[in-house]
Amino acid sequence: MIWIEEVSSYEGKEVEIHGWLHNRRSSGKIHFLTIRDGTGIIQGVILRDNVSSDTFKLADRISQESSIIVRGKVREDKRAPGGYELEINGILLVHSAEPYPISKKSHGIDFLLSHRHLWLRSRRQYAILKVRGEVILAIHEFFDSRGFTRFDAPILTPSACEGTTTLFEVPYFDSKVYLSQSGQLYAEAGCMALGKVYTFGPTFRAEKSKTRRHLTEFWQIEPEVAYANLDDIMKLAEDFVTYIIQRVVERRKEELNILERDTKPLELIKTPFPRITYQQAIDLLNKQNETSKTQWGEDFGAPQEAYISQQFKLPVLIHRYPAECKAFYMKRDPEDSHLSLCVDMLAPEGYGEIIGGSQREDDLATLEQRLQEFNLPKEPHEWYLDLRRYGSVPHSGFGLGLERLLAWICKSHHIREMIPFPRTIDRSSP
RNA sequence: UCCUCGGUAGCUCAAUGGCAGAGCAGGUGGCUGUUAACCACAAGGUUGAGAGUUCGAAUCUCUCCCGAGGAGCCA
Repeated sequence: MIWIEEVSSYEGKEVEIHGWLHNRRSSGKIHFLTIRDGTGIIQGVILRDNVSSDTFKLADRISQESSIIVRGKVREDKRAPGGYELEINGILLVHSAEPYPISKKSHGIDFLLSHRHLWLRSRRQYAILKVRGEVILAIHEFFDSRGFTRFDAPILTPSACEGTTTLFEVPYFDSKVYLSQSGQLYAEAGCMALGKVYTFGPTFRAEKSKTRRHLTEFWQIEPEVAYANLDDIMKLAEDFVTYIIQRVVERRKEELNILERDTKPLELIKTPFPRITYQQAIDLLNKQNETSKTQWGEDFGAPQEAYISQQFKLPVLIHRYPAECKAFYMKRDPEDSHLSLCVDMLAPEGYGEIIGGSQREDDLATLEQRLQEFNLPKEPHEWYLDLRRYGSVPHSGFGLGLERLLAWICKSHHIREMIPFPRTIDRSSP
């Protein structure tokens, strides 16, 4: 038994392939069975004169997505998609599939999402999941090669990190807890113990967002580095993204090709990325649109982000936003206390924000004051304040949204294709 | 939460006030190189639900349900 991805090294040899029937075309005295096994697709050819009449009849009866084991000789043939085909001489029907709901013709998104468990078998979804797997591997290898330790933050948390409106509440014996919306505060505790850590896990936000960029359950990667400042973390972020993109372009050519992703814009990605301040971003926006000026102090919306990112071929880093529109834990710029030492990375090609990060406030008194200003309760944050009581150091980190990064890499129009089972505001099944 | 669009055969859609239709899937038959193969035949309907207007409603009105796109917010 071999995997389809290996066929090229078995030319002329008799092999057995275990898979599913992807498609069938028949022509009286010849049948073409397209077989997939999760590693690739191969066309099988059955000639009436080469097999028993029972096998020939069976081949014409197998329904789409039936599981089959086929035996035959591998042959190079230009007429076959993929360049190789299998001259089948035996078929074992493992399970005869009921009429398959996903047809060869197009489907609406509602139908596809309701059949996500089957939709995953299609060519495009296969390619996306292969790219997702590659990106995940690249992330672990990047951090491992730099001496980071993977640090798992809890998913059930006692309180909001940044606010209470967007949390999923879960009963917890006689009290309640919330699904984590970020592992960051815990990563900060981790970096004080291990120096360099990163979290990698699902996070949850009950935002009532209905856009192509939002999921209620999504995966975040959040590195946190002790003694790092904003510049250090910006450098880390651009090295990180560059490493991932180069890895995918190098190792997942075939999948990007299936996705019809033009890889040229990805091949351009290398450090350093352009860096502009929030103020420079405002100037850029207002130069372009004199009539509806963006006021200083506003956070950028989707159209503004899209405009800025379209001005650059590389991801762009926007740093030092007004403190009033940013989170309580961000350190203020010592040179201008109205600004936060924070950074957002916008992906090119109009994809918008993929990373948000900052230098963290490391002074106890200042942090206590921020909690008050943001109307956050002190008691659940006591452990977090402890980090500033016992050997506080400057430290910084960022969070990357895995699915948003993938949407850009795959140039997908919607983030929901980037995760096996997407969760959105009005869909939590299958 | 707000704005916009939509819901007709298993799927994708057509029919704009006058006989509810096509392609694909599924069924039957044919075809020796197909590439979402093709050809023929048969089958397939509570037009999202309820109410109203009308001689007559898939089509117009109202309410509700469901979905999609966008905004705000965010990764």
